Amino acid sequence: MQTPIPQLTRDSTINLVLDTLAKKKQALVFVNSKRSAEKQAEDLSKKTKLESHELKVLAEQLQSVLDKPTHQCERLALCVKQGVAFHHAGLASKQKEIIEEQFRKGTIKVICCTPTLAYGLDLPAFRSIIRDVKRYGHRGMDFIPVLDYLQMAGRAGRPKFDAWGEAILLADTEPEADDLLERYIQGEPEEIFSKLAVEPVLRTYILSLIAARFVRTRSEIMEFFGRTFWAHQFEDVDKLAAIIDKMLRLLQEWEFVQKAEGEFAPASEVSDPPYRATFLGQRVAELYLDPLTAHQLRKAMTRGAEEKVTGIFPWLHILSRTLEMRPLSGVRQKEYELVSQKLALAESTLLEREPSSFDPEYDSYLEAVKLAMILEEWCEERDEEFILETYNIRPGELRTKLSRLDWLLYACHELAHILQFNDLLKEIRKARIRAKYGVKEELLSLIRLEGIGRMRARILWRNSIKDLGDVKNVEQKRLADLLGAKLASSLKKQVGEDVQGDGKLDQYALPAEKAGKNNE
DNA sequence: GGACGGTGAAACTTCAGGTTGCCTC
DNA sequence: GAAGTTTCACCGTCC
Repeated sequence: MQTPIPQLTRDSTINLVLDTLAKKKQALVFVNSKRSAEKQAEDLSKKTKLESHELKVLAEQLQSVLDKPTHQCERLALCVKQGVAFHHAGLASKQKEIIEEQFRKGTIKVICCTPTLAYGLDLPAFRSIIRDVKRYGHRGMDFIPVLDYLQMAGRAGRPKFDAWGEAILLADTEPEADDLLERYIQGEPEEIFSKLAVEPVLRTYILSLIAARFVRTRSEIMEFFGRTFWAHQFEDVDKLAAIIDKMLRLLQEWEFVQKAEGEFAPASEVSDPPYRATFLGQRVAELYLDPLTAHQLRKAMTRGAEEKVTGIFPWLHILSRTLEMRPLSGVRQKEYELVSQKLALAESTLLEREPSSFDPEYDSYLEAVKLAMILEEWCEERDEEFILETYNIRPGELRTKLSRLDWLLYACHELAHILQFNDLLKEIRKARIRAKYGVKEELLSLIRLEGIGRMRARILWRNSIKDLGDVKNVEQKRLADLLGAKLASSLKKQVGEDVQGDGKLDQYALPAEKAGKNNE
């Protein structure tokens, strides 16, 4: 390094950032956990002395993106007032958006982040400071791959503004510095391995290839995969064939794929009969659902219909058990009691039996109970702060899970339709709306109105306006007192038109206008 | 003497990320 | 495995 960095504090990350600011430049600081990102941002914000009116306004904007700010929002606002932000998957997406935009504009000078910002996002800075090179993995702390380092280092230097950029790796000691130099700067990036070999991916691909009639026979399937990067790496053709055969067997067993045999198959194809997707398999492929998930859901629905399961929790649990919901957040020590209690209470209604506590699956089963609890809390109108405090699930993480839940519920609905579980259809639709808006069942009617979310629906309900009829009958002035004149007039218009239409609304249809309403 | 507050060592807890599907009368 | 947080013992100060 040409000029030494002034050692203004004992924290070398802070020193580097302060030096960057003195140069009128921006910095990204990469750390290995969400908690660290927040802490580092907070420590930095105490030193930057950047407060301005612009930042104050920005901080207020960031703090109020949710119905009710969580302490995460407040913490972010405090940092941003000093020109520093933290950025990780736990932020509300609106907050991430604003931070990225304001960093590009130069209002925010420093972002402390987890590797989120290294991938996909085009957010360069003069300095890319890589504080942590170790990350928690399967075997405790491990060095991050060279590829990850390169991604982070690659954020340094803004092509339009800077002639160069600086990527800085932090080491505490000389030997460590030597090690990092060798490992990352002189080191070769890891080889890239095909992800196709992962069973869920393979299952999904084979089914969609057959459903799209891109391939028909086993030999065509083999030929297709033989040309992939995966096969190129795999080399062992026999083993490859064995894996594909196993997948084909499963897809048949689950009735997503059929072998055309006997009279349907031309003589030439007797030894290599064509496969075709069943109607069900076709739909599973269209939904991009992992066939295993579709199979799990089918089993669960069969059971749910037989046992006349009621309530939303068993469904939330079975959906939390799918691969699509992974990774699950672990059950923390202090949550263990709470989750176990819930499991004991709900066990008899759950659609998948509790494994023995010695079973390796037990942990993930319990984690699914935890996720189902969180989703249920949301559907019971608990706010983000409660969920963050109780389960350590941040708003951004909650949103991700909710959006997957919505997709899975939709998929469930489609499967139930095809498999003629007609009694379930209405329940699934209700669950989908409840999850989407985070409301109890009693608000389903009000939530349909444009301009009405969970907060306003609850206000109406508390004031004895409990369904569309009530909205129609109540005086407009009263509505205006509760929700403002503009919305009151809109509501009156909505119920007026609707009620005139056919006299009764389909209570569980999703209002089209509200589809894009959530401020994600 | 006791309440309070500051300090630091020890014990304890937790740990990155994200794409698919519908639909707008 | 290590950072960050919580707990707790210890000590000094003030009333």
